[in-house]
Amino acid sequence: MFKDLNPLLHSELRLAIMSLLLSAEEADFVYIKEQTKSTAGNLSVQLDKLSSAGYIKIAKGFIGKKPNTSCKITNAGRVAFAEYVDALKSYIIPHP
Amino acid sequence: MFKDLNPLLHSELRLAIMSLLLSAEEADFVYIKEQTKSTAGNLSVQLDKLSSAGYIKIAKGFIGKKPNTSCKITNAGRVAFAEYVDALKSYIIPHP
DNA sequence: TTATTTGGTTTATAAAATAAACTTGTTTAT
DNA sequence: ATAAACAAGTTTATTTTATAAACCAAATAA
Repeated sequence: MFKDLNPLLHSELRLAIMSLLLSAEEADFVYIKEQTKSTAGNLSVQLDKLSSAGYIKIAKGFIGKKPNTSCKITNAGRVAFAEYVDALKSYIIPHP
Repeated sequence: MFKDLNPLLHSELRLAIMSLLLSAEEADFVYIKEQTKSTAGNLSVQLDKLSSAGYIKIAKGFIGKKPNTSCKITNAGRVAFAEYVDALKSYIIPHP
């Protein structure tokens, strides 16, 4: 009746990050922080979790002299997101 | 860009309870427990939270000699659910 | 009559989310 | 040149949640 909701994606901030990366294909820390209106600490933690799960790939480098953290969604991330959305439907679509 | 997700509804079990009550209009503890595959303790706690928020109304009585806890969604609950679903769309619908 | 089951509630534990504090290095102003 | 402020994060601590384990009262079964 109700499909399990992947707990890694069932989090407001992580879901927003994934949603952003799905559309943007690539985004850096500062941009994600702005778009999601999150704090740096929270964002740092949640990006790590998504990265550890293999849902995103994080590349650290510099732009000029400033450190830059760039994120990309992986294929596994895309699949997990699609599955999550599918599972959500079992909750939000009326059961006749 | 991303709408806030009502934290009271952004919980797997509470969402399932609300989803059930939206379709069923009324359901008792045992039925909800079965359909959601939840434990009694967890269900008890989450029903209390939904009730405290005014999203459901709990009526305790007896059926024969057995205690019975019956739940109904309130209008506030219906509204909150609809808003939650609307907010969700800001995460799962692609942003062009 | 003493288990066992039913229908829960309460309390304790584990996990998560979030915020506050800190680090490292870079500008900017003095 | 030096100090103050800022940028980009990370780490640690705190609060909140979710979940499970333990418990309770009443009814039924053995």
